[in-house]
Formats: sequence, structure tokens, C-alpha cells
Amino acid sequence: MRKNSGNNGPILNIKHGILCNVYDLLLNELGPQYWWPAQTPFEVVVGAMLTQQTKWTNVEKAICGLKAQGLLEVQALAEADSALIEELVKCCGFYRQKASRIKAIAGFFAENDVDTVFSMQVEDLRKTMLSLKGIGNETADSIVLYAAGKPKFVIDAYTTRMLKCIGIKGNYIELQGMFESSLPENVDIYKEYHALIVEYSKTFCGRKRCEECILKDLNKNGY
DNA sequence: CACCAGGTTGACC
DNA sequence: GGTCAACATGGT
Repeated sequence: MRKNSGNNGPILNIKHGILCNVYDLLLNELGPQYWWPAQTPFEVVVGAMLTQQTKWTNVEKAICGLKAQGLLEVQALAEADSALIEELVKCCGFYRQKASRIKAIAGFFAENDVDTVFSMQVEDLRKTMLSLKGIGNETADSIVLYAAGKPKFVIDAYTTRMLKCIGIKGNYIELQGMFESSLPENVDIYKEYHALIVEYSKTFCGRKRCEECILKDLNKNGY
């Protein structure tokens, strides 16, 4: 029998709970999303930077333009003309910042080699990404999960809002910890779950369809 | 025309 | 630890 050694709180790290139920519900209602829309790990990095505070449709245009110029290659982007990058990412907003930042990040990957960087341990990779200008918690975790394929749960504005709706609050690290301790440590599940939250939020929350929200029946349906 | 979008940073308390 | 303005274009 496992002792709870003076800890009055619930036993954590059990692989079930409301966050597992939400995952099942979203997957059943929306179907698998198979994210991230990108063809190479470096494209994920660039896309993750460009999508900050911006709609993905705008990012697609920018990615398309960069690709046409051969600038989705690490070395090429690192050496590209700043004014050209700015022009190509203008449609994503904050374009001067984003242009200089993706160029600098390309420089980092050029010097350190993409495969070498992405072969780091999860926490080391995360810290390394966070040390780059323009990469904060969410972007770092998106890169770790979707570009490097390592288990880190991504928390974004959609996730925070969805959790708030079902009565769960916390800062980035706390919310991330809840997902990671509730779910099996599995890259595919982390990817799929985050994608499902985005799809769910775009469909219901962003369009004021709260009355149709598929999460409002969480308790009623026995989840 | 006002408001928001898959954030991050640096300054300040 | 948390809060805030700045960064900027494009769609509803």
C-alpha cells in the first residue's frame, strides 16, 4: 500500500482526470487534426515565430513567399537581405521585429546545426530556445514539440481561455504542469491535444458560440 | 470604425 | 512573482 507521507493533497501523476476527458471529448467531436502544418523542422521554427499574435492565414502567405525566395533554408535566411525579409513577412504584423528575429534565429541554427540542436534533451533544448530573442514560453514549446518532436505541452491563449471556461486557472508553467502530469508523456498526444484546443477555440469561442460549446456538458455527459 | 489575432520584451512595482 | 505598453498588418 502506497503511503501518502504527510501530504494531504490528492495523489498527482495519475493518468486520468478532467484533462484526459476533455481530450477524449474534443477528439470525438472534432476528429484528429494531425498538426503542425509545415514540411521541415526549420519551417516550424519560422512559422512559430511568425504566428505570434497573428492569424495563420497571414503566416501561410509569408511562408509561401519565403519559400519562393529559397529563404526557408537556414543558411539562406541567415544571409538574406533584411529589407527583403521584412517585405516578405510584412503581412504577419510586427514585421521589423519578426524579420530581424527570424534572421538571427536562422543564424543560430546555421552556427549550431539544426540536427545537433534538436538532439538535445528536452529541458536543455527548451532553455536554449528561450535564450533566443523573440522566443518565449509558447514559441519555445512549439519548437520543442513540433520541430524537434520532443514531449513538451504547449500552452497558448486558446488553452488558457478554454481552461478558464472550465474553472482552471494558473500561469504558463502551472497550466503546462497540469497537462503533463495528467497525460501520458507522449509526443503524438501532446501535438494532437494542442491542435484540438486550437480548432475547438476557433470554432466555438472565437465565434461567440458559447451556447453550443461542446465542453459545457462535461459533467452532464459523465466525462 | 473598434477590436482581436496560436506572443515577446523590457521597464517597473 | 505579476502587470503594462510597444511592436503592426489584416480581417470582421
